Amino acid sequence: MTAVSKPTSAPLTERQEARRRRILHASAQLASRGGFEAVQMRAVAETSGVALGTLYRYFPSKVHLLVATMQDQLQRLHETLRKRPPTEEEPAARVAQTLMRAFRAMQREPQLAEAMARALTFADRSVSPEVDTVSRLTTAIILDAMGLTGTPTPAQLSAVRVIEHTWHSALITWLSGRASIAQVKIDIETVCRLIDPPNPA
Amino acid sequence: MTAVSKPTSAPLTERQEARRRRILHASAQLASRGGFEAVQMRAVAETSGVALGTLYRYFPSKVHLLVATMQDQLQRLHETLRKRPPTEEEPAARVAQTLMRAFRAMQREPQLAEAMARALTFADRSVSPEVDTVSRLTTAIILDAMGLTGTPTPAQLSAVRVIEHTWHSALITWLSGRASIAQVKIDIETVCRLIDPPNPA
DNA sequence: GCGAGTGCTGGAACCTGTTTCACTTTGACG
DNA sequence: CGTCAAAGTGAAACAGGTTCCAGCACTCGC
Repeated sequence: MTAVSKPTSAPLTERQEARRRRILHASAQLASRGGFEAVQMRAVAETSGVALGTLYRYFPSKVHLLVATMQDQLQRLHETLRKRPPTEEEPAARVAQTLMRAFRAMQREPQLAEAMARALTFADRSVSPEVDTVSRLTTAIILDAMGLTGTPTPAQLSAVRVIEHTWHSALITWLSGRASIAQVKIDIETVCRLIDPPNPA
Repeated sequence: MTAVSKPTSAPLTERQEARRRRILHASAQLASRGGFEAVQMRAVAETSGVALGTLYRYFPSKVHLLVATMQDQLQRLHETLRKRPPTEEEPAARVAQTLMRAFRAMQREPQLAEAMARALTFADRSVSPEVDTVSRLTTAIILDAMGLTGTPTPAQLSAVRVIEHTWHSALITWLSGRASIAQVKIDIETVCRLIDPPNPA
């Protein structure tokens, strides 16, 4: 799967692609230092060497920028995960394992995680398309982890959505210091039980 | 249960209590018109007839204010729900029914809901205590709905937490127009299955 | 090479959340 | 009463997200 991020309107010249990448990089860099509030538009512009106006041409708001950053990171994560699929047997366990892995990735860059997560949940309707992309990416990751053979059933898709809800919300809860890792782990394992309808092997 | 909102430090004179109430009222009013962005601190101050500085003395930030507004609304909801407990038999169904009822309340004031939900998920560590209060209130509502007899088991508490996660996240998803009511209903029913360990009656 | 059009730049300006401060009001206490 | 501290007021100032704009710089068709 070649990552076709934004064939939405313009094909973007090479220079422009490079600018976009510089901006995303600056964003991630600033975020990993000081989190959401450190990603200041003027700072991003300066760090990535573009004018403020240009930055806004590429990303119409700070939230758009951070959500795009999240897309980027998720894509990386997805690839990493593909290379090392979960080792567990049961789908539920596989998903839980995958999510906890993702969680550990977040722990490594808590500030970056905070910035992206805040942006994601703070996003209003104007960012819906982008947020939706992130959501689809997450869904893809979970479905991959389940390692299912055919097309997912509606019931499975429901379960996946609920898992996604839990994942996001638990992440936020942890980021704001209201839950421990252990707690998050339990919650994830709990919600993953929705996947395996009690099938006494 | 008499609602002892904030015995944290000062006992608040009557005048102060009135001010606080006026502020919360103004906040809710502005929010129900124009959502999160319409709750502008200067506007709240003016509407409630206090100086900006005073507003900030009562609520140290816009997010604090909106989270407090949510506490307030949740408390009302809780009381309403107590008066008309869910009619279903099974705990899972009771919880689902209750949450859908709450959801319908949100539909009636979508802008207000949007403002409160955005504030809640955007809140950073400095608002943790208040967010925690909201969380406890929500938990109480769900536990009430379950109508359980004794103390909840750890497993039940996990389930409740996951339900809460799902509820918040689904709410946001709906508010930003990325999911339909039907979808939310399905998600809630799905997650509520975690409550009744498959007990074939 | 030349002009049109689009993109980029630098910088000012605007809006709203937040802070600060000098001054007044209120309320409890002697 | 008079006094003092805490709380409230009004207004200015600051900060960071967002918008605007005038001018420069590329690219593409001629």
